[in-house]
Amino acid sequence: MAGHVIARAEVRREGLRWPFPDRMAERLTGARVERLRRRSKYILADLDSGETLLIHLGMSGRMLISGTSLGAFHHEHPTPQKHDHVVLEMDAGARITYNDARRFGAMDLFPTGDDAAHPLLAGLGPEPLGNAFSETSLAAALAGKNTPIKTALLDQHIVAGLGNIYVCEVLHRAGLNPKRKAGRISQARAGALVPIIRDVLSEAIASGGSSLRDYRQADGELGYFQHAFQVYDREGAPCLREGCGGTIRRIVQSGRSSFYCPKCQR
DNA sequence: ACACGACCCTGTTCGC
DNA sequence: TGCGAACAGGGTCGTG
Repeated sequence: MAGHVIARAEVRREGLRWPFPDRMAERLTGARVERLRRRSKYILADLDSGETLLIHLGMSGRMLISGTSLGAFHHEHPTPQKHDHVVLEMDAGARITYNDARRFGAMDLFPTGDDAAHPLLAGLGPEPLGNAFSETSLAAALAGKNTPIKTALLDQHIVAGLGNIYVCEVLHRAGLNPKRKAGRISQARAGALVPIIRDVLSEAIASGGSSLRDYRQADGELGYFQHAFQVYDREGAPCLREGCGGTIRRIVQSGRSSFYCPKCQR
């Protein structure tokens, strides 16, 4: 997309989680994508029209690229699928298809440069791979919190971009019980989370993400970080920590599954 | 200010 | 085989 013009935008329903902005297709048509960015789990495309396109994939959303030399769809487009909601035809022939069965995703347009004023972006915590995320900043954000550390790390206002899988993996690597109150973790242990979070995310990115069911990268390739899971989706299986011998448990916290080893995570 | 549950929606898997 | 319940990668909103 970067550097290319959206030759045609097809918007096939009124919205996803929320209604699309007024005249979205018209506002996208003819615009050149000057830069593609990411903030937390939001994809941001700065357009030469003075607007920024914000995209969130929710749980089941995906954007597939076709009509380029990338992946399996060499020089051709796949047949349209159910739940293809937005299609962007780029000037060089690529097609970007946004598909989202559950429609928990979102798209919006807002004036470029006003990131901090957008309700979905304001108040987000630091990027875990950026300089603003540090041992002192995380320890400060967790201090005094009465919520479980699992819930705190999923909260995008504390650190931006961790999802359920990666929080489970991080807490196992850190030897922290997901039920432990965030405010009752020592400075040292809170600080130790920082390099672990960076490592888990970096490793997952290098592996192309986690393909649990049907997740694919934009070129259609499967991720393979799921083969590196230590706890996620391993209920009843042995803990893989050297010499631990515990059994992975599944509990529900804030409506989400937490997988952990009760023996080595305290 | 904070913490919790309900809710948004569709598809897949699991137990009976 | 059929059917309902449970569950899924996320996040907001209202309530207490």
